[in-house]
Amino acid sequence: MTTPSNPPGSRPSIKEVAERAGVAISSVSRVLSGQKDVSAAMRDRVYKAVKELGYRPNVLARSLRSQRSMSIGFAVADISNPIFADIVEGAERELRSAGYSLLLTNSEGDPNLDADNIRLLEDRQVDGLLLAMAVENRNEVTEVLRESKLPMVLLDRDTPEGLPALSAHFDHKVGMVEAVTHLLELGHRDFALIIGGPALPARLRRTAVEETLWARGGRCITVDGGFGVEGGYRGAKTILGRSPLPTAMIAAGNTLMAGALRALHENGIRIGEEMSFVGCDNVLVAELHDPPIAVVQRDAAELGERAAKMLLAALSDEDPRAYRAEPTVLPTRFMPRASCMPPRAR
Amino acid sequence: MTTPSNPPGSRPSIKEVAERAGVAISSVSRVLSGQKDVSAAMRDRVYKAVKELGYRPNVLARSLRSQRSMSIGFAVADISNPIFADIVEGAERELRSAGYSLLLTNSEGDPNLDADNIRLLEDRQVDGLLLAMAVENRNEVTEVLRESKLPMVLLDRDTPEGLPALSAHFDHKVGMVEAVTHLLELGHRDFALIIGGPALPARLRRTAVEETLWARGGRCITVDGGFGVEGGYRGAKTILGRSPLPTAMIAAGNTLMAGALRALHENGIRIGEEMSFVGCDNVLVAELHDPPIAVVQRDAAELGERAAKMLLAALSDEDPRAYRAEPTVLPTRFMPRASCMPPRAR
DNA sequence: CTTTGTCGGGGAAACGATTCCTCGCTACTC
DNA sequence: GAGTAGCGAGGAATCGTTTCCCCGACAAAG
Repeated sequence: MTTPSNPPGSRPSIKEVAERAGVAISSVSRVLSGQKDVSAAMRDRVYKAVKELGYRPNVLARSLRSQRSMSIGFAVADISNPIFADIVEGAERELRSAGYSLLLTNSEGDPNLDADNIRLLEDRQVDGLLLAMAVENRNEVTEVLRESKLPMVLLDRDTPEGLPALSAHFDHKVGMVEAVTHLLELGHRDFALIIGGPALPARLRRTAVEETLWARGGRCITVDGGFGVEGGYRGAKTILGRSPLPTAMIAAGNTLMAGALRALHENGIRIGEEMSFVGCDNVLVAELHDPPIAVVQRDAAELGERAAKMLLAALSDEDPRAYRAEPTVLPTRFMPRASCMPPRAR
Repeated sequence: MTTPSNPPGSRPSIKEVAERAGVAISSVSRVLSGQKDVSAAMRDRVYKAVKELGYRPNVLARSLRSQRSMSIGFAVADISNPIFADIVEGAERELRSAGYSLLLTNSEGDPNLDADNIRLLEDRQVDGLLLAMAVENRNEVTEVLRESKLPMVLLDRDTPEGLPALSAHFDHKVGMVEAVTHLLELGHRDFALIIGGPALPARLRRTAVEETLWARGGRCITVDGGFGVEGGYRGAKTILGRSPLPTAMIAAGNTLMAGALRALHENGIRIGEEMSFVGCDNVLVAELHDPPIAVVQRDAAELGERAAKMLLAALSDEDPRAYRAEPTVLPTRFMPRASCMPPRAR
């Protein structure tokens, strides 16, 4: 009789394991949580019963009692950004190897949903938060986070005043400076920069471009057309309405890049020849473009992994919210490609 | 004194709400679950206390007792496929509006991880499963699913023999037939088809292409280079090694398309002129390509939404696993673009 | 006036684990 | 040989809910 006896339909509980092994419930628990102070005989009997019944502990009950769910909440604003998949993979791999699993939520860019999602994760008793979303100084998201006692890591975003959150982000400046320098050396002086919103990456990229040009004698018009592919399209269209046209265009984000490319195509601009172009992130769109698009690239999986590591460190700490670490900063790198050529090369 | 009294650091529990409202715990529960048989006075007192304490129920405890977690597990093999983000958005939207939330896992294409992830979701007591992964007749994933008593929906995958799972998938045939017909009308007779693996979409696409050509007098070499961008690259390279070259190439998947395009670029093939090309899914890579790539497209968000709907219907059923519905089948559509031209148009 | 039925609400037993407390037993030390 | 330390194991409280059962009060019916 290897069939579970008591409740026919459902999964066996620790109680049935205990009965079958002829020991106390508490002993089963002790064996399974790998504590010392259990005899070899006990251990064997319990494992045998576990195997025979196919017992698997109920995570909910365990979490309820122990106040640790061994799960991490990852709240994302825009799951359709391709960079995001890499971040998640990196984070998930790291967390899994530490025995944690990931609960993922997506808000489609709606801050109210972001706040709801964070609450939802808290209600599910996650042990920590990874956050890839807009966290401004005065919005509902920040309020929710302030009330939270969970350790959290902000990914590539600003840390609002006084919010005890860890931070992992890229040094968007270095790659962008390389890109601008490259364009300057090719002979460009008239630049256009497309950014989207006031978030950390946009800001870092903007100051990198503008300060470099300021120091080295270039001109730059900066356009904020809003987020995403649409924002990039609008931004590029605005720039293309100007006369004379700049000779180099930089899109400060991979979705902005996609939208800008759409606008350039629509206007029949020959990239490289009529206008040099630099985008962000080594996504397929950039690589397969004709000509290939020069980009400022970064290792997103690494960011996810490092963020997860920081969170795990905070979790192992006595008082997680007291844990303060320096922000993790990862480099970015410019990758020149045929989309950058000397101006008026035609 | 609006501060929670009993345990200083942690969240207030239903017990404290009951104390503050001066009622029994069970009454609070009744009010909060919106049952009848509660007086208006009772209701007001409870809501007042809830608001004052900022009480939010503990989802774990609720699930433990009620045996329903109000969450759905979504196990995905490859989160980096761009089509996937759309599916998730569709499903999440639908589930959220029904009060369910989503637990997402990713396996990076590793079937063992898939099996682990499904077990993990079960251990977290999800109420149902959405599955976007390889579920073959004889692998560990299928074993795990067979043992499961949860209602489940397979997305765009075959249902293994005797597995009581619901199914939602695309009619990949219709779009593919349109594409082949279009190419035939342009004058193409020599086709190459790149597929990846034996899964449902690949198989439907393959038979659609081959049967159409068979009936209308075209030739086709089919190459399976494996999954993903790499698979597409290998497949295309194999085809490009042949002589004479086919005049039309079809990539049966969006990642296969990306890899094939990379190979074509590398070999300096002028798409449209030297070789016509059809890909899958209206992703940015296809749209922004020069020339734009004709694709067989589909509404992935709709698939997610419909799959979620099926699952919700099964959940509301008496005996979920007894619930049998016809598979949901969504259409695909061919979108002609400049990557398709008459052969030897040069 | 008593009986019966309904409605609102309290008490307590689950749910499935962890964890603290206790206790018997063996073995060691003086 | 008695006291004590330590180990292994059982019992029971607990985590925060839901839900079943029951009871008191009040109204309607006899």
